[in-house]
Amino acid sequence: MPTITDVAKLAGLSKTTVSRVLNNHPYVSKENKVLVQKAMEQLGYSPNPSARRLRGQLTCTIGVIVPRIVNPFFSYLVNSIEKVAYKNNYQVLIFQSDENKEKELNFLNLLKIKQVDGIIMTSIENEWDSIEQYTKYGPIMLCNEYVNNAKVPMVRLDQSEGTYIGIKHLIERGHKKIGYCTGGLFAEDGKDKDRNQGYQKALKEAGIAINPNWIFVNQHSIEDGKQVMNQILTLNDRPTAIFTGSDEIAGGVMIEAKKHGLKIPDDIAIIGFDDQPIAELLEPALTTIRQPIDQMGEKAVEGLIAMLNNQEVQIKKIDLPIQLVIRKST
Amino acid sequence: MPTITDVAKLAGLSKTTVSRVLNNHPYVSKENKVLVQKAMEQLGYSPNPSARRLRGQLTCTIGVIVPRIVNPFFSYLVNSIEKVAYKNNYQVLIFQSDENKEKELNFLNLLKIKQVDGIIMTSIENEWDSIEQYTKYGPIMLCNEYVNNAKVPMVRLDQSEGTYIGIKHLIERGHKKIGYCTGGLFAEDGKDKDRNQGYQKALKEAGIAINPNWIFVNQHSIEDGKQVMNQILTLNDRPTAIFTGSDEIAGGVMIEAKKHGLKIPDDIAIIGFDDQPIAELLEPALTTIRQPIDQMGEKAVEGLIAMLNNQEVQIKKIDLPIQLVIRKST
DNA sequence: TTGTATGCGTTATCAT
DNA sequence: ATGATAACGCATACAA
Repeated sequence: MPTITDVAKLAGLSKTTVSRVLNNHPYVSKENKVLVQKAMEQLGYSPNPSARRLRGQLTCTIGVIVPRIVNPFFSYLVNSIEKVAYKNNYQVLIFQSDENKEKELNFLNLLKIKQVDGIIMTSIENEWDSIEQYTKYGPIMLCNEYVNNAKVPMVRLDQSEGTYIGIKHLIERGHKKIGYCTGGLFAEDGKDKDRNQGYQKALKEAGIAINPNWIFVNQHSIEDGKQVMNQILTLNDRPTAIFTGSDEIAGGVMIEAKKHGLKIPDDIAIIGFDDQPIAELLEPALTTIRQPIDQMGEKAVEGLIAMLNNQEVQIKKIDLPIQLVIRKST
Repeated sequence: MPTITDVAKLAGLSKTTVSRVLNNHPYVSKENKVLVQKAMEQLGYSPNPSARRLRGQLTCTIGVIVPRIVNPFFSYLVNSIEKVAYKNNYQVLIFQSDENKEKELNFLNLLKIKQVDGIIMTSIENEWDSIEQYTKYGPIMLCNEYVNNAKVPMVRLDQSEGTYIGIKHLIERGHKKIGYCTGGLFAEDGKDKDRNQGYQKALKEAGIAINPNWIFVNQHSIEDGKQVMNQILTLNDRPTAIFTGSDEIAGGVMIEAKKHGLKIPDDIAIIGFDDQPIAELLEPALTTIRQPIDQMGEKAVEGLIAMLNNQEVQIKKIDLPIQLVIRKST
């Protein structure tokens, strides 16, 4: 591997000049600049990232924290992040928080150790107060997650709107008894609060009261979905439609509903969230809410790189549009 | 961030001694060792990976090359790799080759630049000859992929056996006309050749001849699966069962078959590969072949770390068992 | 506009 | 058994 010294020798100049060219510094004569560039090309030189890192410079590496990569939503997100990063000559370090606070903090710490230039957080486990301190070591970009009092850029989907149009769609189909699954606790604040708001808003507009029996908290997986359906079956007064919050949960609900002879959407309408590949495969095909994941990943990387380049960070919140995909389950 | 110098000062010893403790060198008195360890703990010290890297040492980072992270098979694989790596204090750099030869070579190059300690390749795009040269810069572990003449360790699933038991299962169900999808070209050599062998072996044992009209090459996605089904529908002499090679393809086949009023498994039996979550969600639930993905990722990381630690590399091939999951589609 | 010298944190060499 | 010192490749303060 050629080093900066080799380039300098070949160009007949000093390391400093080469370094200047490398970093687009002013005060390099055009002739020398060309000379250096030629030498670099000839040698197939590329700067050693470790040395740069040690010197306190860029690492050309960004870290991405996801809860679980096996969740298709996040693997699609990582996919687009990796692709955009690659285009910009960045590497992607991947971290699974496993919804574990300590792990998350460990990963954030890499910013401090200068192992990564910046971090994209696609989920947040700790309180923002614990996380904030790390922003002084490098830029943090929130992607998909959303913290009101956070002073960092965030790209996110309008979860509230997504839920709203989903519920509204059910209402338009004539449903008045609408069940609702959330990944959180259906609290004012906390996980999925935006979605909760969308749900409440749609119901309120239609003059429908919330039935607490039809709220299912802490739901995530296919297995959870099955249990939701079983819970519904025990109810005397059952919802005629259910907003599941994820295609996986929807799949679980559907499988169990069919097992007990319920017709979809006649006996119970089901709406998912994410528009994952399975949505189309389910029987009946799942009505769901599509999120522009690729675009979100793209914006996140571009935003982070912008922060890395500009000293002046502009704290921008980007809301991406969300879309209802109507299939056969509603 | 405390450095080795800080630790040395606190312990009242030299940097060298601290470094010795850090790297488990001999010739350090027990008392001093304890002293150093205490100092490290007190300071919350952890060695700077960039400096180590620059010095030509370990980076505590392994690279994983996958074709596409959105393919559930690979996201599950990455999941298990990341988990085991984390346990062993390794970071995971993720690369998507996108089935692109040049990208793959770019990633391999990181081994040369000492950006990663080792690389796990879960797919191979280039000829082995092009890849082999990189092994001199650091260990490469083949995971899921398989190259006969490669002198590197590999962990893989017995694809041939998996296909064999799948086809045999169809034969036992009374099928004699069995279609077959492959991700490659159904050639003697090349992609999916092991699976092809399993197919041929099972057929041969049952005294069934191969019908070239029922071989579908270059199949990968849900969309491909739909097309396969449509192609089958144009045939006068149709297969009564189809081995799809992936649950996604199976899903596509199924969706299209149902659309045309075919009953599964009566009109056509379908068998998948991977046992992805969708397998259970499909209607009817998909008979498929389960691969011990987690175990494979685990072995790959452990193998790589072993290579990193021992100077002497033992070139081991590990074949993991594979399993038939019978559901309702056959 | 260009070059010299220094230091980032670590480990290896050589001495003691 | 321990320590001083050089070197890894790079970017910057300072000098010219």
